[in-house]
Amino acid sequence: MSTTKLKKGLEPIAVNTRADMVEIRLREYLNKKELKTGDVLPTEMELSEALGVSRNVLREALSRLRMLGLVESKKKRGMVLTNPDILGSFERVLNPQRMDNDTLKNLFELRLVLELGLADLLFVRKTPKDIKDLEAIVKNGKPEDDDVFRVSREIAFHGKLYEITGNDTLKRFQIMLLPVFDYVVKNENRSVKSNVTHGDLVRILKDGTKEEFVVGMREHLRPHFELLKNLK
Amino acid sequence: MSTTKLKKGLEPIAVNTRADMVEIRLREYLNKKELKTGDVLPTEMELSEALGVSRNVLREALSRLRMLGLVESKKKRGMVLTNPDILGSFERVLNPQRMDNDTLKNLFELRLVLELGLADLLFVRKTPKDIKDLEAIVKNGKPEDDDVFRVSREIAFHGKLYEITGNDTLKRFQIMLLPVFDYVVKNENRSVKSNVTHGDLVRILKDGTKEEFVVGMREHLRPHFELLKNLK
DNA sequence: ATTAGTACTTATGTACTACATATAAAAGTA
DNA sequence: TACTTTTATATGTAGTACATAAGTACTAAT
Repeated sequence: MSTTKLKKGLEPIAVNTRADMVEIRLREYLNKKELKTGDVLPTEMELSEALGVSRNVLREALSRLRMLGLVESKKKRGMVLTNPDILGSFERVLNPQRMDNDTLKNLFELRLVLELGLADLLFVRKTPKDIKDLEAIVKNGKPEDDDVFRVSREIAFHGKLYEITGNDTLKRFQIMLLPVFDYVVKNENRSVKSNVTHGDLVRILKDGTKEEFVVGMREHLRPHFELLKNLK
Repeated sequence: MSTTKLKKGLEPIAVNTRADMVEIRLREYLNKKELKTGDVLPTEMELSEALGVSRNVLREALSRLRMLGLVESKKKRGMVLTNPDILGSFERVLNPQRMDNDTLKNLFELRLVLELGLADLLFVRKTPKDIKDLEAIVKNGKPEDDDVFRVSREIAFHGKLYEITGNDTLKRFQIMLLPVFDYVVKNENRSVKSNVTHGDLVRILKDGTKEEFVVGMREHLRPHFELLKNLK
């Protein structure tokens, strides 16, 4: 009898390499409260000796931390603790082609959730200029636009919304999610049409209320939510 | 005359190390459409020769990709293309102590946006058992609870909300944001009290509408939004 | 013939050495 | 004191050597 069935669900024990362990130890070390941005760390030789590994292994671990932006290293000076760019590593990994369907769906959904949650920030932060910008984006579009144009207008409009929030992290985050969105929407069922256009949303943002905006946005995004159902 | 003034705003040219460049080249290579998960990559020797760098440098770059979960490497077999864990790298970097105030504020805000946007998913996905779970969490709490207890109840309640969405990515994301939230809330002005309790939210979720829920959640989160204003 | 066991091969993992390179810090100079 | 030169040092890169695990092929046994 084959034992394959018994093996199901039994992952092989993850044998961590030294680089993995050193990375963990270093991260723990860097997270110490006493340390602050700009502090100089021990040299590679000192660290590798302290940890009992070759400089080689240590450098592999350091290379990871450098990529994450946790440390920078200057010649002669040594290594310095830095503020990481929290979205940088995210960016490196966000390739829709490499994602399983569940993750893809989850991220798509995440963006919809964000969009619905924006209302409050928008109404607090919007300025007359923002409204004008949005109106310009909307006016540019004509019904006879082809797909490429339609998509770029879509991106411009929603991108501008995130910009209004004044939250750079949020905006960068949504930009990173665009490929995911794009990837999913390609299979979209065009027959499902929303009754709320970008123009309608701008009007609500200008003269309406938060509550109306949420309802409008929900309706505007309905085709996407429909798409989500089909993905399940 | 000193030249420091002239140098202001002139960042030093980022001299990328070979490991940096190899990392980029490898990522480009891995993102090729033809490649699919499970494909075996060339050996380290082949890659280092093809790129014209030492195996050492190549391994530093590979070490980064391994950390990101883009590749795995097995002895003898070689390296294999894998599906990255998109949030894994995020986790490594999310230490509130190392964030500048703006980022901190942005992430705090991001979570509030998420929370407000949850309503739709919640009303689509909620089950009677979910409601019961929430009620249990609420019932456990007593007004005389100390801070630690209050916080853990807070986490349990909002965590459960994310769980109801059935979106694992979303849930993990919010868990990762907890330290940020915690860090910021410590300075919170307790005098600002919300009129909507967890209990109220559960009741709305059970018998109310999406719209009511959003309004309720907004009021529930009001102390946090107030806090945000003070941070600016 | 299938299975079990063995030796062999190979790609990754780790260590060590050597030298290039940039640069902070010290020493020297006007 | 201000400027230049030298020196020392930490990182960056290359190369060699060997350990270790794991496919592969071959052999022996039931």
